[in-house]
Amino acid sequence: MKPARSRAVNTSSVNISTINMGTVNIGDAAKASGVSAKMIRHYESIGLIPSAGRTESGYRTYAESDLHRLRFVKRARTLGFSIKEIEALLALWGDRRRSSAKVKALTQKHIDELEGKIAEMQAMKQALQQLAHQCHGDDRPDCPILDDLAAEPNRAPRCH
Amino acid sequence: MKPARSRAVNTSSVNISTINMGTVNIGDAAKASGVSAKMIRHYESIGLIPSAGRTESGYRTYAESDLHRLRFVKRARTLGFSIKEIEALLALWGDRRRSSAKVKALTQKHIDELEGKIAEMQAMKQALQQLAHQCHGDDRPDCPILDDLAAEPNRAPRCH
DNA sequence: ATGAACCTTCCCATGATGGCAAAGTCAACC
DNA sequence: GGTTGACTTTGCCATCATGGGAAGGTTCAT
Repeated sequence: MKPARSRAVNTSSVNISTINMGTVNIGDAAKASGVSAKMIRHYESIGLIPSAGRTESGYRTYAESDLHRLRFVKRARTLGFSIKEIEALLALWGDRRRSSAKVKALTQKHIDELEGKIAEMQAMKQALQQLAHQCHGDDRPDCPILDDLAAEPNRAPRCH
Repeated sequence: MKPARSRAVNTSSVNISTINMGTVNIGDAAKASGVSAKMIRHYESIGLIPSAGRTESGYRTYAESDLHRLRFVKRARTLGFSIKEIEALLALWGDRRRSSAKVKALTQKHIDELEGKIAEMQAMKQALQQLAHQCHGDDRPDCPILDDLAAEPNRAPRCH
């Protein structure tokens, strides 16, 4: 594709062809939202965000409302929500008749999942610390850590 | 392939062709180790475990030492070690001249990684609980959770 | 006009696991 | 001997969120 020129305007210069005031390219959208350009394209491809506008030469353009949505997604990812969950959150965000109960329930479910994972990892950490504590950590080959890994599951008590 | 018969023996019947006493098929190895047949094949394909023996008809066979190694891998996965790390642990396990210091260091590094992830998830959980607490969770559309997600990063204080 | 710094699409990789399909094998039973 | 069911084999595709890179087009400033 190589049609006429018409660039996303972020300066004060006016463009006649389209009223793309204040729209930016994907790189600036990435900087402004904290979502990488790569991921913005990805989110668009899986339908998490609507297809971006395009300049006549094919460059994606982002308006302030698009940046707002991207920031929303970024923040939700930072809080650990999955893409599926964010999809639901975005729908609720855009729904003026939503009930906050739905949002809260979704959030609580996510909190529960986090708690499950945290507990799991803490159990791992606990067991490992126990083992590391028992290990001399010197030049000798004796190693309770390897002994534990190599232990028959039945015989040796794995209950730390 | 369809050569002569010769099966992995797990009963008391004797097989003349090869001395495969006590060797089992992949399904039994899976049951005995807790590693799925699928993953056993996968571990073999990426070189984590040596290629299993084969019957004349191509079935993989596992001796007690193989099961031992599989149990080692399973236990290490349960403790959250990555495949790369388990590779190193297996090497140390098989090295009589090893120093326990290396094992301990590897373990400590893993503990540190776990701690990092746990802290990260706890921060998420904390923030989410804060927000969920502020949310009515009723039929009204007012929702501090969505408000937070939609907030401009600069203005609203994200410091919970 | 040239070059830097963008942008586009497309393909591949990660890590650990699961699923499915088509085909071959084994043991047991009638 | 034939059938049946429970195994096994390989291979390809999917997940989830992200990054890397190639090959080529665009924009803009020097």
